[in-house]
Amino acid sequence: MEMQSRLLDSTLIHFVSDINLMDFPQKYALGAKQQVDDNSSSPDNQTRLSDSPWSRDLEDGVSTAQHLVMGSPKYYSRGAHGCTQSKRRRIITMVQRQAANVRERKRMFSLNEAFDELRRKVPTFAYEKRLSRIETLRLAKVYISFMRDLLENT
DNA sequence: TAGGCCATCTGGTCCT
DNA sequence: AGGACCAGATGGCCTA
Repeated sequence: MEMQSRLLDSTLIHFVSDINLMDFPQKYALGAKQQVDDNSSSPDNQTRLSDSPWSRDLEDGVSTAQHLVMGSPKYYSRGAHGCTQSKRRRIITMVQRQAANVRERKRMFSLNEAFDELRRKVPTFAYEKRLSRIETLRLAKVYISFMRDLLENT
């Protein structure tokens, strides 16, 4: 049992090293700086993620929108220039547009939370900065293949 | 300064 | 009708 976990540990280290060389060239292999861990309070990450971006809009954005909608401005869904009407034209108010923006920010926020969760699951090895989203996906893919191979060969 | 990454806005489409 | 999801556009920040 302990033997197995030790084996797994060392294999993982090799795995991460391999990934390091394969997918993340010298850019991340420098190792001089401390890794920006997802759990740590990376200013970059934290400010971005915990800023509750939508609350801002709920507070001032919508109120501005409400202000703007007093004049009954309408958004036409096609061609911002609003001249030609397509059959599926959807008319929305400023308030609705603002609300949609807030929902979209919430959606992207939860997407980023999921990415952060995934970052914590895949092994990283002294990268100097946090994995980008595309790097996270690629690493996760390789990691899953690696683990599957490991299971099949034991 | 160019390129990568990301947040945000926006309109289109699909689904309930 | 309205929300969820998606993709394109845009602008800001950071790094080599």
